[in-house]
Amino acid sequence: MLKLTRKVEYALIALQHMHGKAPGDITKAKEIAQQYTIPLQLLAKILQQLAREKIVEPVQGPNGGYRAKVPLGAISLTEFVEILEGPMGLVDCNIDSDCIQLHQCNIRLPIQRVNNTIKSVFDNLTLAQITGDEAGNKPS
Amino acid sequence: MLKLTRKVEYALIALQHMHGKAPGDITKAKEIAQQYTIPLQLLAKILQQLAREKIVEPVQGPNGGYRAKVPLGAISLTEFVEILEGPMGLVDCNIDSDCIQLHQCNIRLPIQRVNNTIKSVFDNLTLAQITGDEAGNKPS
DNA sequence: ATTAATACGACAATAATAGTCGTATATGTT
DNA sequence: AACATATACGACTATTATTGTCGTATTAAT
Repeated sequence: MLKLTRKVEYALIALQHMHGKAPGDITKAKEIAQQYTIPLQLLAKILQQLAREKIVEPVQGPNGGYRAKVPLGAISLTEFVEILEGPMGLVDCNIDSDCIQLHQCNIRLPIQRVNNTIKSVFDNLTLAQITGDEAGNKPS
Repeated sequence: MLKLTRKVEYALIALQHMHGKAPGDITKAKEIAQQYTIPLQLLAKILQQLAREKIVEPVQGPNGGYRAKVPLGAISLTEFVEILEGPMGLVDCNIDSDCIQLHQCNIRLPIQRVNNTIKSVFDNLTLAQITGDEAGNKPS
């Protein structure tokens, strides 16, 4: 419960890896898949999705791969998660709101408040803070 | 993703309902199930679990049901969720930590920090703030 | 006795997540 | 031109987590 999906994890690992290189450098999906033991096909599809979203730039053909494109400080964790997984919410009625209960529901508003708190944590976190190398990101 | 389970939702609805009554009053599972359109058997099992955890007191036989027991201000959302769903963490290595990656993982510590932030939101929220009737919990 | 409630293990159904396969397309190298 | 190696992507399968059901036992008021 309340877990990140592997899709998001893999995407973060990939971005972190790519941004560890010199700007403009190309990274192959295979390289990441091997280094972090991620199924290649799955990772490939994730990178393709990031490419469609212009977060990464694809380069085809041999010597191809992906190039970091958007500065990670420009993407919030909320945006990122929602790009990969769709709208985020602790509860369905935070998203679509066709629920049998709704009018008789006695926890809707309080949960909505909790949801907003969580969401603002994610809103205020940039990917740079997760994949970047600021304080705290040292080996234990 | 990042959703509460129905189990948790149903449990919160039930507690909120029970705590809306006079102290000592008994509530039947059936009553809650009907009012909020929750499958009776499922709700029953959840209430039984809350009874085992001493959050609620069971009363058997006809005219039986459950009686609110623990003051809701005394239970954090973290405790509650973990009672119902087991340990909570954005990522498995926040919980058990047998992961093929681990040593080579490049996002472990940063994710752990995010996890701690979320967790502290839940730690600092009591059920009273969710099921109780303080500010904000009015019909929209 | 009967009835209406909880207790609970085992099972079944559904849905979400994770992963695979096949095939097409692009492009550098020979 | 042929080949090798990369991305692109839809369709499929497998696995796991969640949600819900069933059957049966127990308790206790009437």
